Amino acid sequence: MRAEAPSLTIAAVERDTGIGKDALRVWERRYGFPRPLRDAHGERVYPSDQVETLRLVKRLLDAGHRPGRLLRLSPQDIRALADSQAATQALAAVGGASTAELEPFIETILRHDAAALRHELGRGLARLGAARFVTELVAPLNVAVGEAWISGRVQVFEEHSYTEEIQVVMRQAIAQMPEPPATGHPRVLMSTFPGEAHALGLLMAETLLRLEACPCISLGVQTPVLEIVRAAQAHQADVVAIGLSSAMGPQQVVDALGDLRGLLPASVEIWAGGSAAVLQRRPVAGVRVLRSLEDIAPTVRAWREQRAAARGEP
Amino acid sequence: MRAEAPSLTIAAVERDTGIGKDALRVWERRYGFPRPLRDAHGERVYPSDQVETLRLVKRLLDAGHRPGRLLRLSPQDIRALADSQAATQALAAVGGASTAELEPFIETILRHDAAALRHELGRGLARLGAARFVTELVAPLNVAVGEAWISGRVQVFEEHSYTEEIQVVMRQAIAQMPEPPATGHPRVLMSTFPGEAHALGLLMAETLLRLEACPCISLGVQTPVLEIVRAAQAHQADVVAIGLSSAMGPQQVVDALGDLRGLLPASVEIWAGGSAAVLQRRPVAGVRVLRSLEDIAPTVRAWREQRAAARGEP
DNA sequence: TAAAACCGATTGTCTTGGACAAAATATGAC
DNA sequence: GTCATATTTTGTCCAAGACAATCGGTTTTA
Repeated sequence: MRAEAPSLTIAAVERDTGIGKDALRVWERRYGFPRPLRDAHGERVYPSDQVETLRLVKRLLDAGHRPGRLLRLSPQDIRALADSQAATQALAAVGGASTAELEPFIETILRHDAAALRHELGRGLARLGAARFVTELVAPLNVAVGEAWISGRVQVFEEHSYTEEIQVVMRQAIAQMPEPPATGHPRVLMSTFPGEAHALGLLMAETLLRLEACPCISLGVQTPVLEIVRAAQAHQADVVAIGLSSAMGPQQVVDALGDLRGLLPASVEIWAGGSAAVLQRRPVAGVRVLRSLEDIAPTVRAWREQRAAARGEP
Repeated sequence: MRAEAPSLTIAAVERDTGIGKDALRVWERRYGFPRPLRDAHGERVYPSDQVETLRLVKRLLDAGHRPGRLLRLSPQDIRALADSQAATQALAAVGGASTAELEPFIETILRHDAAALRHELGRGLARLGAARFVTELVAPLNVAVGEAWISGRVQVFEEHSYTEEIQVVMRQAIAQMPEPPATGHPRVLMSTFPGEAHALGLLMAETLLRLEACPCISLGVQTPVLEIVRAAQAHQADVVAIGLSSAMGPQQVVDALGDLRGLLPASVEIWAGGSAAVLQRRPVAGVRVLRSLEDIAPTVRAWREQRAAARGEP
């Protein structure tokens, strides 16, 4: 039985970390990190500990750090910075469940008892109702799990398993809702852009939209812009909701939203949600940014009032 | 309102088609296609019709065609080849529902009535039972939709929507099953490798495994090999089931499976399923290849017998 | 006749080093 | 403090070359 330390090619590192091949090479040239080994053909071979550090780096970059400073640090210092990062972010937690209330869930995750986690989440859903379940439990829990991952307390596979169970519970909640009425509420088409594989935010948004009695058509993740446009036309959508995260670069997000706005009729609104800090600084004309999940219900109500007013005096 | 023909950068084309930047550049150099325009800075700009053709090319490559021949053809000829491809594949359909029986579902997809599609699928589930629903309806329907996409009858967004509804129905079917017993059946850990985003196959396999009373722990898609190993240990898995498709290159599949086998204890079996034609030609030692969904039940039974025998005379 | 071994053509991905625009930050004026 | 203007930082692109892995067909062997 072999037990060699697993090493990755540059393509594998790109997939595992989300850092592009070009960036990996130019970092090596400029900052001296990462410093991969070379195989017999002179090709880069990344030891797993460097890949681990690169994953942390990616996370810290998303949190606002600069590559120049970060990559000149030693792996230990990066590790330390990640720890302190998690600590300061925990203090900044807003709304919903407190760290103490979330702790039991984290412990269940660490116990690797998927069934128990699903049951506890189901109890939370029954106790809070779908809306508060999403905004006050799932959302803070996502943040808490993300922090626990940064600090090394939760491993990647545990986060995967957690995400899966959350999805099961939320899909069940959605399935139990009555069919939305045919008219009077915006028909919402939902998806993410190519490169954005995060399905959880989409599902949370869908839950809240369905609670507002909106008919939702989800295309799942990673739909090309042109296909979103076609789908909006085919389903006669009033609103196109786009889920974002830091997986896509700022430029890509702005470009894609601009393209979408240009191709969609003006009568179709675009709502963008998720952790896309870019849109705060650089808004895209004709795109409504929903800063948090709590914005969904008021925005739907505003849409209804505006539509009613427009119908009253055309 | 702008209405310019949408054009994509090389990075966007890579994301939308799954063809690497390097391949796009080298195809241009060698075969003269694609032939992107250049923007003011000399950077490639791909018109949307070329991107459309590239999507077809990718699909045809996955079906076994060679780039050299394909890319020297005109876009019209590629289109024609795709049509004939779909026709010949339709004849080769095996088992399960016939083309005629699937036709109503395709028509519902084309009508963009997601609710009706869900209801029809739900009826199919109730009529056939979960096992036959998966093997005799969902699996052939996936093939049929794929063919309809190649021939241009079904669009990408329609395929997305279809996939989403299938998932909803199958997850509901799984949720309704009783909790599996604690012992006597293999504990199965399920996931795909990084780069493999196809979740449908995993869900079909999970349905059938749960019907065989196996406790399943799904990590969702795209789990790094090392994390799969850790998860297998944490959950005391007896079997690790890996979903594959043509999204990953043959070499990557073989490498990843080899690494996984080397890192996992010999007592943990690896079952690989999905459309991975490579493994027929180049088997990986210690990895059981499940050629089709029908293989799942017998394989589980074989595992139980082997385990029982081992316990009888250790 | 069929399987196995060979060989040449094909093909995706890696390499280096240079270039540059967009974003972030620092500097200076008011 | 606020705004406008430099200056650094940083990710992505380009070009051309190299090469190993794969594929298709041919020849040899059982």
